[in-house]
Amino acid sequence: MLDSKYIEENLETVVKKIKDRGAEFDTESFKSLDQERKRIISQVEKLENERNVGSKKVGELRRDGKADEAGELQTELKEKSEQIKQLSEERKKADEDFRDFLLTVPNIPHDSVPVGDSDADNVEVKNWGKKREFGFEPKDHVEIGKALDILDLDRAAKITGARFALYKGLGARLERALANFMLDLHTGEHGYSEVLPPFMANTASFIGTGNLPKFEEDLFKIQGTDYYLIPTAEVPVTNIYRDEILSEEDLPLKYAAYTPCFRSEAGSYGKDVRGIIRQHQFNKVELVKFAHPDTSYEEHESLTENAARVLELLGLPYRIVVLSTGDMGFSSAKTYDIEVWVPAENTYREISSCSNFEDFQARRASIRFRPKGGGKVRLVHTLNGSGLAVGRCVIGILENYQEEDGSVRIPDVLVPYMGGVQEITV
RNA sequence: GGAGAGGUGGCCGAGUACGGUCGAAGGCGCUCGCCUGCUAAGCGAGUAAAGGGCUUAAACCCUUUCGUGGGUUCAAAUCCCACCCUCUCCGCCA
Repeated sequence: MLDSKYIEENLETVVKKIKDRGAEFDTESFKSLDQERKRIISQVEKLENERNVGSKKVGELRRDGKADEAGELQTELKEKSEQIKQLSEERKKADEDFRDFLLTVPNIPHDSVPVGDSDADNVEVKNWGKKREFGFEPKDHVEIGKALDILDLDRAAKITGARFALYKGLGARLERALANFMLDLHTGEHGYSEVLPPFMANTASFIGTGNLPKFEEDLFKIQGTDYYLIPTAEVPVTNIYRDEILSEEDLPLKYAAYTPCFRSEAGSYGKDVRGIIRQHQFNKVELVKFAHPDTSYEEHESLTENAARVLELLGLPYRIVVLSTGDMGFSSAKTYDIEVWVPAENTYREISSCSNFEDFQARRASIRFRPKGGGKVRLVHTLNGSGLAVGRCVIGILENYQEEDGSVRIPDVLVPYMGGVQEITV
């Protein structure tokens, strides 16, 4: 959520920046909702003040034994109270309308973000690793997984439905090994604290991160409750500090969480239907930071590096792109996507999305800190990124490390996590 | 699921029997000053947030907020109702 005062004072910038994102900022609605709200507020508050002054007087009169006068005044105030009650309803409505409006306005892109319409305008900022020259036609992860009997999508479909996976044997082990490896790396070398949050969160939490009210169709809701399955650990972890005031010296706070993620993938019918690229349920290690506003962009760079480090240690070629204004997520001010090389598709595939939300989420979730020398509390900046999506890492390993005989070599760093297994063979 | 206790400021914690003088004692923490060879201790002062008005800005004024939402009342932290959460005991359970 943007600061309404900031919008008011920088209307032109806001309109332009939102337009860069391919959305539209409705200036007229903003102005009329804001004015209507302010008009009612001053009206109500004037009446409330009169009532409060009067009530105090009643108390004094009664104490002085002037019951008659007090009674008269009470009758008068009763009427005023009725008015207040009515106007308060209007005020509530006006406040809600205004907030609802603000909640649907996306974040403003950072100045360093390339302006563009779509992913075609994203800009590559880094390219790492050497793509392997296969002396044979590389198979895709579905074929490899099936041949090695480590991935069974048909039976997963029987158990649940499309877009679910059943990992078996060393496949299941590989998933677990990757998760453990990533967590150890981020907690041991990158300074993140491990957390294991709930896999469901309530409406307030989802509003805090910006997933609600706009994107409910992307979520799985638990019937009969106020809970949704999390589509990413970003939701529960960012909300750890919702409605709290932190100390400046505690910043930045860095968390790593390994959780399953659940996404309805509404609107992606027919897209990425093959394999485990796009699933209703997948596992992910998520990195989340609560940063000081002055240093959040440095934290953004280091978070992205921390995530990319996983791929470097795994020896998987990747590139990093800055998302253009037209391709960014709703809450983000700047996003880097890390994309892993997928040989069978002869393309790069997103494996991590690292964003700085600045104070957009913090304002919604009311996450603040108290400056060291005293003074007004300020909103923190929140950041997060996958570090990494485990299932897509499996794809990367299976496809990049496959041999002509159908076996798959295990990257050295994972071997200890695989109980010494160095390759998966038929 | 059953019975009971409780949710108050950055934190701890009084206040709720008799509604008004309670944005709320006291303590801790923090900030500033004094004091001390340094540190600690001590002394003094200050220290909630959000919104609105006014303003270049600040000061200032007003409103709201004592788990959440309703209700009673001229007036609610305090009375009534519903819900949420925490703790203790019982039952059930991985």
